[in-house]
Amino acid sequence: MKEKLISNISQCLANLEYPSIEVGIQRPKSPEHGDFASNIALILAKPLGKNPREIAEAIKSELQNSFNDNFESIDIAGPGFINFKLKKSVLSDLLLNILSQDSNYGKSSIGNNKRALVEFVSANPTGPLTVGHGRGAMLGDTVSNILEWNGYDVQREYYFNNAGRQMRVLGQSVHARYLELLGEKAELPEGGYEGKYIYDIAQKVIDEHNNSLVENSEDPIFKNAAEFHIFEDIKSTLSRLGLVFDTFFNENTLYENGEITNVVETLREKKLAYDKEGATWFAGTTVGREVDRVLIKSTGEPTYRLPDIAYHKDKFSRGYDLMVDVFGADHMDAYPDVMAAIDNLGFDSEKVKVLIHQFVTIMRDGNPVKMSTRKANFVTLDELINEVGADVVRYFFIMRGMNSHLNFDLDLAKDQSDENPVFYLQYAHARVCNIIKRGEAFDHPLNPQCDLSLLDKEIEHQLIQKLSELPEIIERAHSSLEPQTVANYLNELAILFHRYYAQEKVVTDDKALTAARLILVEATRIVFLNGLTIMGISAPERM
RNA sequence: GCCCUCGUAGCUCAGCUGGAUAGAGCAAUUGACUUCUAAUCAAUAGGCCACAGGUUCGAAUCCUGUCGAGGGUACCA
Repeated sequence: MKEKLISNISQCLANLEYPSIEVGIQRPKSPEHGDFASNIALILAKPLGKNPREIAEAIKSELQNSFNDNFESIDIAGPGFINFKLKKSVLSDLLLNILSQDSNYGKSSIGNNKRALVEFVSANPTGPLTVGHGRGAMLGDTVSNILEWNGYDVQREYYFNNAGRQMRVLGQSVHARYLELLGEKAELPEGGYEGKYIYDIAQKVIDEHNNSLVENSEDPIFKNAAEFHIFEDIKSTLSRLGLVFDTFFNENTLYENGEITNVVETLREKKLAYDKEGATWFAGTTVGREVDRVLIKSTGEPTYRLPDIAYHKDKFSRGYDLMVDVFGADHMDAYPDVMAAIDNLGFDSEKVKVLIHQFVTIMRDGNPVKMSTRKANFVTLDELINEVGADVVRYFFIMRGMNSHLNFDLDLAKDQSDENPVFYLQYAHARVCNIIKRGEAFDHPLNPQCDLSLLDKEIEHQLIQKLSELPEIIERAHSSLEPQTVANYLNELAILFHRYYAQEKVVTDDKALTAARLILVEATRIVFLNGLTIMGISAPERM
């Protein structure tokens, strides 16, 4: 609808021999301003050197000459806004369109089957997922859904590293608990993992190997057992949230296939890497970065930047058209070097979109909880799901913009879970379903042939108008990659629907009116269901 | 010190890439269940959009500076 209006106006501009500029259309906040509004006359005022209202008049009469069928009215208001009110018949067509597209309503083909890779969570297997990881997880999954709704072929990938110091300490921690459980004296290594789950893993090692490993503190069995069980745990948490990864990418692959050395050599050839003080450096300053950074430490061990570059190169070699990385704010400093390197290796870093979300502050008893996996004073995602349920967890993390520092009040989330805004949406959906059932029970089957012009209440007009917005919302969510757009939209729709429910009764003795209203309700059901599906939240038919 | 992200109602946050009178939810006050489920609705109250300048027809939104919060600034990830 919006596109149609834009093309109509562009046509008029051409007819009037005005300069062709991008036509902006808004949905006015106030219903008094019609269904759509354009500021086009205000923008043209300067280049044309004319009064904006004069221009608006000219456009208005041109529109009425050529496209009058679509409009109930065209008004000029304020400094020169043009307000459009759509004909009832146009609105009816919108409803029928929703019904015929059903579970596809809102999809766009903008992605054109292009391949997208979304990388997120990517927590190393050193402990259970925390509430802190939850935000990235939900953000990544919902962004993936949004891309799919926009016609992308999406792959969800989890990147991890099971080598290095952290994992070694983890193995040693398991060994220490192993000894302890066997009654031996043992202490956690310096900086060891204190979580209770380490005991669980140690117990599993005992179950399998008895006390045969007492002497051998560096036996890889400890590290491997830890990695295996922790990954199982992580996957089970993710699946409770409805999240399934297509691929797990082990950083080690990049060493095995030689890409790490390959990248360094290529960078050297391009004079972007050099040796100094026993280490290998990335010459960031020659490509506009602030300082040069170390790629390989003097110990011979690479820093995270190097595998990250190789990893992105690997992504490019797999032929994706769009790559989305989801990081926490602590990685803020990591990616610009990586992007600079990627560009200079001959790839187009524009294809990589980095989404940075701010941290979640957990509030317990009114105080912020400092989280550390190693110290084990975290709140796990699993615990949170137990307390409030997967739907609430999902919604909580995507209802806010990723740039806002999210305050998660645990006590509030637990105690007041009944008042969580997600129930507001789900309840609206359940109501919708119930009305349709009610209609069927009283012999009012859905009939798209009915007389939709009977939907003449102001609130019905607003509702239809809102329903027609879904495709725009989904496209906007795609261009901004901001899931909360969808959450906010559904919330607005729920407000309108609940108001409608309170004002007007749908199923009555008036056959014709009931039929028309049922079509409106059915369209509402479709939009709620599709919106909740994008967010990965269940849409119960009863509550 | 420097670099990011932010500062909007008492609290938690929206605000559609610059539009018309800044919006929700909690919390407060007051009404509405013989009803298509009250997990809801209606109403009242609550604001110098941190502060000061600038850009223009028009700024919560863009630019500069100040103050405040969080994060980063390692041969840690």
